[in-house]
Amino acid sequence: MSTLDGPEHTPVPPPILNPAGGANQVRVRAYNERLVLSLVRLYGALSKADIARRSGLSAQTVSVIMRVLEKEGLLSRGAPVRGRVGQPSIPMHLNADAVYSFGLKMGRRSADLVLMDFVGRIRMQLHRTYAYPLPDEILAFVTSGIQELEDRLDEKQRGRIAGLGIAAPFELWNWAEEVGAPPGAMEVWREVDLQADIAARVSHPVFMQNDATSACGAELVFGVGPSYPDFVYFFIGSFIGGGIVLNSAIFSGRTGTAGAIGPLPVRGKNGETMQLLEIASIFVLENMLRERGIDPEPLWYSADDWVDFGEPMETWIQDSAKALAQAIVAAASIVDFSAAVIDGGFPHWVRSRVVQATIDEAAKLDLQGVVMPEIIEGAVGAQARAIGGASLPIFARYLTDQNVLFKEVDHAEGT
Amino acid sequence: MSTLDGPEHTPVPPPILNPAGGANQVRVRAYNERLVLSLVRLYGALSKADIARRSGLSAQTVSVIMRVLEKEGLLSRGAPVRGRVGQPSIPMHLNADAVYSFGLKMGRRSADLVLMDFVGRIRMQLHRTYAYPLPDEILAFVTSGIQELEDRLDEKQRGRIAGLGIAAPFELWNWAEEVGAPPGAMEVWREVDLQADIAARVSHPVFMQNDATSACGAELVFGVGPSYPDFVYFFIGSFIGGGIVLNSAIFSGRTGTAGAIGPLPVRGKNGETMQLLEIASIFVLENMLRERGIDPEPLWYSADDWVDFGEPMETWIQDSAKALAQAIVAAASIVDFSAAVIDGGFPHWVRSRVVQATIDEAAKLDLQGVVMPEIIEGAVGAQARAIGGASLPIFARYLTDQNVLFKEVDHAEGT
DNA sequence: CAATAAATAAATCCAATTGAATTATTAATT
DNA sequence: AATTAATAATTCAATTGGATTTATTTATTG
Repeated sequence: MSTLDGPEHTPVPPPILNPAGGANQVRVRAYNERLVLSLVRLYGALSKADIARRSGLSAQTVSVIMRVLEKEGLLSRGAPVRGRVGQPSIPMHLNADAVYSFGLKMGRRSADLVLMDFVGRIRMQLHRTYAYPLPDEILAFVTSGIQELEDRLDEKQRGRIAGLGIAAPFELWNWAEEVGAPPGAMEVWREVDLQADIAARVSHPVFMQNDATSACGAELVFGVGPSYPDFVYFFIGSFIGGGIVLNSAIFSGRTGTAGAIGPLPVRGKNGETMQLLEIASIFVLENMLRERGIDPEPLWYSADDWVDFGEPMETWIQDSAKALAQAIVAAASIVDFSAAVIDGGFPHWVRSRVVQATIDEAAKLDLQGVVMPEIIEGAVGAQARAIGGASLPIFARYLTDQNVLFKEVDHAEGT
Repeated sequence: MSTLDGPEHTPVPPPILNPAGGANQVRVRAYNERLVLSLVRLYGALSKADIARRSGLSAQTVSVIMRVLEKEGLLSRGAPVRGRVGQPSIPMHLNADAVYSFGLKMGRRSADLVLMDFVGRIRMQLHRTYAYPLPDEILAFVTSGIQELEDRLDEKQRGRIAGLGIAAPFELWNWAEEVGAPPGAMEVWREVDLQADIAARVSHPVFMQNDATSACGAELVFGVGPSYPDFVYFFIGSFIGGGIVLNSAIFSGRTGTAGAIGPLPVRGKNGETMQLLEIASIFVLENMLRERGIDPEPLWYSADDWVDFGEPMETWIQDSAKALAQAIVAAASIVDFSAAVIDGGFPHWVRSRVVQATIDEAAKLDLQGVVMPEIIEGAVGAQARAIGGASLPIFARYLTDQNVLFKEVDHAEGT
């Protein structure tokens, strides 16, 4: 047998990957415990026998693991389910009060600090608006806010705080003037390592993730995620951002901003090429309102303070929908997403109208050969970014969204 | 503590995912064995101590595993490395002759059958061209071809064949006339299950994957993959197709054709919207040649039979580069790929010119805010699809490209 | 000869499995 | 209504088997 031809072997370049580590018993147990918790979370409540069936583990193994988790207070037993032959099954569910987690959403016009419980419910929250964010003010807001919220907890509850997850935009210094910050005011952010600065002032582990990616993560875990294994996600905040879910896991990419989507080129209403964020962002609506002499401040107080702003809002929704439809077609041409999810920092009724308008606009485009995703509303809502942030510490420690054995548990807290 | 607000919990829809199974010792060993083999493959050669360091497993565990793999003939020992303090280390490398695998590339104008060894070298190959593919002829080509190649192997070698991997286009009935098939001739393919039909005639496990995805997989494993954790891949065959690599793993998506890329809308040279495949496909060049009275047949014999076709080829390269540049920008807006890899069923010098032209065209586009990938040539070449096909059986059985514990080992052979 | 590192041998550890037993139900039969 | 069979959830005890730990051997440099 002789070599006729081979692949053109460029001499193997030094691999940049440090592939995952090997498996051993300790890691296997840790993995199986996370798997059990994740299954319980996904299904709401499951008996030991259910978990055994769904995980492929033996009933005995599941029994042992779940007894430990129950003893640790992470799981609690529900009412026995009767009505079927055999011993009644005891559904186990997550103990909502087993773990708490702080989530900080830092935006260009407002910040939110929330305390979330183990099942994703917001238990307390603080809100602050500003013309533009400055590091010192943000730091003060977080430290005093955490202090304030912790004071409302008892000793035992404080001990159950898993950490703080920050959801913040990257490159705040870009587009600063467009949102009304004085020239140069946002340059300070170039030098700031928000995660490190906060970690130095807070006694909990601190995690950080792009704000739109965080919102996408919240949608994956608490929203439509269980129904769609992959989707492209749009979150319309003061700036539009997005995220990508593949195989039921967030894909954040090399630079941590996969699915940033903002700079995607789309055709504007006069046929000129524009970036998506120049059209489908709330700051655009804000400017439109201001131009027409309407006070835009209510946009930032709370999503529920929005009123129907009439014509300018109508125009903004139509323009945004046109741009979003193009973005969705472009995304669908690259990856065969099953859904395109749209959410934002606005009330439900605005979201509904944006989605419906986008569906209508998409139908007008040339879709030949494109596998179009379902265009749907997000199920989480305006607080998605804070919720996504708050879920970072919980996932890092207790849950797994992928069947991956080692996610380099220690890296998560790093960058 | 009272609930202020929660995520808007739509009642959890029945999850469609059957999350991965739990871990146990048997699976752990299987995983660790694959991990060891994959590390050896990635780095070319590694000592037991190296593997222990890189995998995080204990030296003893690695020692045991690697002795088994050596005994099974999958690994062989290289020359001891001296020059450093301590016992010299013995680099272990894959035994090229330990495993063989057939790869079938079935295209619209030609088919290739290759026998690949364990380190990705083509050891034998057969080639056939046709005006258009028909099931019976393909079946005959595969069965007689496998027979012919196996006859050249001795008994022992025949026993080491891992299987047959098929790389074929999906939906052959589309665009049939454009490539010169008589109307309706390709309709038979709607009813054909090529994988099943071949499996019924061949005594090896049979795997199948989209042809462009396969080429992408070959690039991941044997080409630039080790240097780029994620890239978008274009393979210019009679039709252009593509693939996507994320986190050093092929992402094939819901429909198995993520990164199909062909239907991506681009602006044609007259400003009209066209699909990428209508521009950057070899059949377009073929038609251009025919229109000018040039015999296009050499395009299909072998990549090395191409001659410089002059003006029409020049035009085709320019047009294709323009379209590819647009496609790359669109892809980069969705995912922050580190590279865009271009390869095709043509000789190196054509590839170089296409890539250089694409780089030039990309520079002319509006790239503000887009994280542009490096645009590079594929390192595998014209046989990428067959090589990618042939690697399917090997990966299914011996290797792992992801740190995923269970890939449902038995499903691979199914669909 | 000391130091260092690779490789191996033997003993130990520990999580998952297996098989049997227990418990709590419903369904069928008397 | 009482009894018995069937079914299913759960747990106990013993076993299995792969990874780790500890100690030892081997081969090299300085």
